[in-house]
Amino acid sequence: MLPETSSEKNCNDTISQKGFRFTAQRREVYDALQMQRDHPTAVDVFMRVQKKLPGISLATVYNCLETLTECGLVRAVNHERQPSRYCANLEPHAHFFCERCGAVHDVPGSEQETGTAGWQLPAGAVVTHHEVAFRGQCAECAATAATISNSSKS
Amino acid sequence: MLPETSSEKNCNDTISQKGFRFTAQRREVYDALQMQRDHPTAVDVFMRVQKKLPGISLATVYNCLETLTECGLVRAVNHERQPSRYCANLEPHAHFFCERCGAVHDVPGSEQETGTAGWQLPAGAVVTHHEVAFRGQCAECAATAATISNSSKS
DNA sequence: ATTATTGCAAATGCTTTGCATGTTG
DNA sequence: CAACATGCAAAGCATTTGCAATAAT
Repeated sequence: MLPETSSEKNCNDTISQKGFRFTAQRREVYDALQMQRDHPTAVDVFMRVQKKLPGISLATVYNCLETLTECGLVRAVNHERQPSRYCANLEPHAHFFCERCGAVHDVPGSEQETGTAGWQLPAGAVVTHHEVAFRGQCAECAATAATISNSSKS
Repeated sequence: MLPETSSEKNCNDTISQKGFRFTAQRREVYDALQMQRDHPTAVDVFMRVQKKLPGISLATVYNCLETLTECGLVRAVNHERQPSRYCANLEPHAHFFCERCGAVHDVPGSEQETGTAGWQLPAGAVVTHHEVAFRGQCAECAATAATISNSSKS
């Protein structure tokens, strides 16, 4: 049994357990996220899935993404009112957002587990989720910015 | 010189430095955020400012909020595609979002300064911002939920 | 057969924008 | 007076929804 097949088997089971069906559209949406882990937007996913299912609609992609998120197979990643990005990495991790090119990168971290330690949370609050985001410039964009800044200095 | 006046003086200076004018609308929007620090939405601010400036428009409130944010006098706080909330607390802090009642609370934390330590950020990335968010139920909502859960058990 | 899902188009909700009018320095 | 800000209405954009047609159990 190939890894891809076992991943889909697992996916099918999870979806079925919630009373949903593992349709072709949902499979392709899920596969697109599994295959290219660059945190695509719904429109990105739509364009990628169209290659396999030319008839799929954007609304269906949105619906599939919501279903997969509800099943816990996928995470929606939001940043500053920009279009939601989607992520098939279920390991706890933070995100880095490049403010120049818009790229989103996973940020693994040991402190993720530290959870609420060190934070003065409101008394009696029950925390169920914890999100950490970094913003700045990715290596490529920082390099470009430095080049521009140097050339303007000369 | 009263604290409120000095705060407004400082605000005026900051806005002027950026080439903007400290108009009545901007003052009232800023004051609304200073006075009631419950992280109101733009519409909340609109309704509060209307009491002082009945003629103000929602678009102007949005514009004022953007200007104040750009001047660094106010922070926009976003969570999961919900309407932006605004915050006049400039101290570094995280936010707690109640998923039941929608309340947003400031979360001071010593770890804020720890910054990127412990995180495996992409090589070469330059981090300029760091945001931490907690989601869950506030004390009131957690209590309500417990009551409901208890009553249904009996 | 029954129930879920799709695809389309229209609607929604938050936010932004164009432009004429009004205000400020 | 010249530049900026306001108020209004209209547009924009991401996302959701209603509904008839289709597909899966």
